[in-house]
Amino acid sequence: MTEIANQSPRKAGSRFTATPVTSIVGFQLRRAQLSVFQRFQQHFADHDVRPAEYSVLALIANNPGCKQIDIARVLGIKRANFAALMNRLDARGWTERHAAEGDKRSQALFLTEAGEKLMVELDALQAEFERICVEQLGGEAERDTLVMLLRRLSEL
Amino acid sequence: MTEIANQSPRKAGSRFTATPVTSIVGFQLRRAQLSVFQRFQQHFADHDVRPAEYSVLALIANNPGCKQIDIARVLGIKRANFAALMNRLDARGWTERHAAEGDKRSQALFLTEAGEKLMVELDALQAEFERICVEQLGGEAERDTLVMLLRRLSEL
DNA sequence: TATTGTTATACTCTATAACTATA
DNA sequence: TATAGTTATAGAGTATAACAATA
Repeated sequence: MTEIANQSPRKAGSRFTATPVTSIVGFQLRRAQLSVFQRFQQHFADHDVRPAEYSVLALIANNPGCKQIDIARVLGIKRANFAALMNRLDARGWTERHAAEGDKRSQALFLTEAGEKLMVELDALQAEFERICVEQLGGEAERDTLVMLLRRLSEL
Repeated sequence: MTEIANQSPRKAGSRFTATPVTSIVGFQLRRAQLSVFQRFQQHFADHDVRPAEYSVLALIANNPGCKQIDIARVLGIKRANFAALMNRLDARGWTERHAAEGDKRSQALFLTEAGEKLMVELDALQAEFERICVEQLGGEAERDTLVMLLRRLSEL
């Protein structure tokens, strides 16, 4: 039986078989995620913005005045860790926390003017990065298929 | 224009839009990876074996006598961190490091008898876990499609 | 000189507990 | 009593530098 070519084909003279691991869905999932996130970081290196930070900024931009807990829940970040993340965004002058109107326990999140300006650049970078990913996948149809399959895996 | 239903449909009365983030490939990739790895850990909870540890054990089982650097490279783990991982496998009595024949710098890795017995169970658990993932994806064809697309993203 | 394995170390991400102030 | 935010802390995972032994 002929061995199917894959990421680690058994070359003549090679005595190491990685196939039992490289054929596992979870393994490929992790490799792809690492690869995409690493390239995201490179793509956003000039602004030193990480994936989670961009997500938070984008959610504030689209939901000005929203509460920390709203964003934390969507992104799967714990309240406790989200506070530190927001501190860094505040410290760089991109976001502000104001006292919320109705519920004095929660903070209303907003972008500063600097934050708004930054987001014009970041959104352009993100659009470009997404284009690169779609290109790598082979087209829009492949992207849609991938996202559909990933969502099936995310559902508990 | 009607908003397409997605993971966070805009409900009547809801004022939070997650769509700008949830439509990003990298975001779905991360969510799916976290979901699959969390369920892997639950699935292997009785043996307290993590994904990386199972991968290492499976590679040793399929390549008895291989070097640490071989496995570390395939899994994308640094030499420095791989040493600690092997220490834990050794400490649990599942693996052994012997002096390699040709090259005295490297260690030849083997499963112990206990390790061999363990792998019978772990391989069964892994086969079952993979079946669950395939079922979740909708079938073998969908799994193959997913793996193909993930490999495209992993290629530099 | 280069490579294998190791230790030490630091940084990020994640998880829990405990506190405060509000509801 | 429950929730929003915060702090402190601990555990993983990952990164680099430096070293010993060997090639």
